[in-house]
Amino acid sequence: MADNATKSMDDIMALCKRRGFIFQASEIYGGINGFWDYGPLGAQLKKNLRDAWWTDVVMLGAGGQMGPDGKPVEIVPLDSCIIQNPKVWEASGHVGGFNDPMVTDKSTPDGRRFRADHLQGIYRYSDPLKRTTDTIDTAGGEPTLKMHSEVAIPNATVIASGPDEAVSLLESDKSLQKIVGIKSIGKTGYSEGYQFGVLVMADFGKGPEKALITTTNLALRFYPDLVPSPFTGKIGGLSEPRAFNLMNHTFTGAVFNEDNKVYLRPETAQGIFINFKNVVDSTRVALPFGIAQTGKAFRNEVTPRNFTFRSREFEQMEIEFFCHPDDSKAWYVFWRDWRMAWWQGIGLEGENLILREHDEGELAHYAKEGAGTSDIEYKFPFTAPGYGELEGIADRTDFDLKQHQEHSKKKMEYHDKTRGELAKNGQPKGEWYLPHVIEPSAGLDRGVLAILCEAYTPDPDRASGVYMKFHPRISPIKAAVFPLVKKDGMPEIAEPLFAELRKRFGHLGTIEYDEKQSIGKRYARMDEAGCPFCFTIDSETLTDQTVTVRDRDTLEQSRLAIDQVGDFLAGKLGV
RNA sequence: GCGGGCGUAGCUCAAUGGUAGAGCGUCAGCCUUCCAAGCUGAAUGUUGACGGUUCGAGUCCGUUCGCCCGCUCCA
Repeated sequence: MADNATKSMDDIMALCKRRGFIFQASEIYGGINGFWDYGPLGAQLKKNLRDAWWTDVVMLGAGGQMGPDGKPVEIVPLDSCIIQNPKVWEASGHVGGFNDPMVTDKSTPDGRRFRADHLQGIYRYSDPLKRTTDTIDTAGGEPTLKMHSEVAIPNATVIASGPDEAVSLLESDKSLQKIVGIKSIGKTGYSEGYQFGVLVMADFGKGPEKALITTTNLALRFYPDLVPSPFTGKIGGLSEPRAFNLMNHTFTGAVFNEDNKVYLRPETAQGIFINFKNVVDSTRVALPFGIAQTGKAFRNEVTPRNFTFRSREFEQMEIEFFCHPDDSKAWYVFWRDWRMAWWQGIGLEGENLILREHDEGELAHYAKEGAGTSDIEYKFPFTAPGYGELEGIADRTDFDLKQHQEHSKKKMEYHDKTRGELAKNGQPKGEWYLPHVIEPSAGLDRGVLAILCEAYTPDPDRASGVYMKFHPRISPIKAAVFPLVKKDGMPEIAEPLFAELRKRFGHLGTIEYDEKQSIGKRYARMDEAGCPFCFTIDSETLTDQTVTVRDRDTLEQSRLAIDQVGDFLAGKLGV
């Protein structure tokens, strides 16, 4: 397996366009940032990957293996709408959470930006710099003015998701200490009742002194020009926090007004949660079970980048697996390990794929402390030597069902008839509870991109200079049939073979037929398209009814009876 | 949004302010007996768009659109 760090993303993108895998959306109008169209080969490749997921996840139930409870895994499908009632996104936290206010730092040469709520301030006790201001309290609904609140201005700042992370960053990074202007730092053993901050002993140059590390929300909001930059330490470069709406919206109905504003879903997951009761009531499913769906989702990414990796329109393949809270750990481990094995099984078996358990501190808003979260990550050429996420497996606990229960006022609890005290007749009385959810959430476009990158194999020894080493199950073209030359009765034998293969395997992918130009040129084209097998009718076929099988990866040629070609291909495709 | 780079044929690139070209690819015909062979021919451009300077603009100036890279992000 070639190291992806040596592969050129530009070359891969060029091949994708040249061979019809992926095109820039709206290309004839100059394109549109963050949107990509799939060409003939790409669309088939994407469908094959989606179908493989659907077959293995839904129809076979986690590939047909037993779950941690020793029973077959039950998954039912769903297809929910892209547009839902806007209240769905209020309940899920997306309307709030996806409007992250950002701050631009003009003291950096490139005008760096960061999330306002990720700026941690370091406040010296000996040197309190406070400004009096009026703040607006909107907590009670009607805005009320709170007079003369004091806003503390931090002496230094650092970017971290919380005070604890800020401390560990500062402890370990000497260059960061220099920017911030601290010679040493260490946590103190006591808290003095600060809930949202961490007390430290920090040396600003006059020996260790007491300081507090906490968020800078108010200071940034009212006095951004007094807050030191986390990148340069300079004062005066920070902008006010500004909201960037990461959800796309449109309007339903004939009138375009605020009342008719609706959102394009930023994830498919919520469509599953809001249909949880419907599925339970209409389908004879019992916990533990999962609901799965694939579909488009939309995010107004600030800067789409890296080909299709971060797009504004993308497709997800998500499972929400519901189980009893006591069983969530076991199911989390089960899904995490099986999903990793699945990606390996469709062609990402090399070292470019890793399973990474999240550190504490980078948990998503829905994931609880201590609950499992991990990523299946792929080393893309543009992330190498780092990795980019393909799929996230998260224990979402009962967060989502609870949110929807609160916002919708509809009971989301599940009645588990296998639990509870025993009644007089010896049967359990049943137990009501909110299930916990394990979510394996994969990016289909990212999967396609990873497969493209993995398959891309430069080979200076062959005519095309490169070939696409797709797993036969995923490959958009399954086989090609060639008459060696367009005469001597070879086309007359090749055409029926082509028809036979197409009838038998056409539902899985393309079967090619080509009799034009030299055989070498046809092989070279199939290499770039990633066709795993070529069957060539030659002069020997005329006498002994065997054909040449040309293997894409090994370039080996072997002979096979023409009436065995179908079974040979079936074996290779695993069908 | 800020900063930087770039827009000529499907691709890679030429063209001193003076008739828009080449190679590759694609297609057709001939030929070809296993890895982009050869021969003959064909199609393909409002030089991203709009405006200005000029006798004349792919080239100079302005505006605009789009793409790429960095910051941000996490399917």
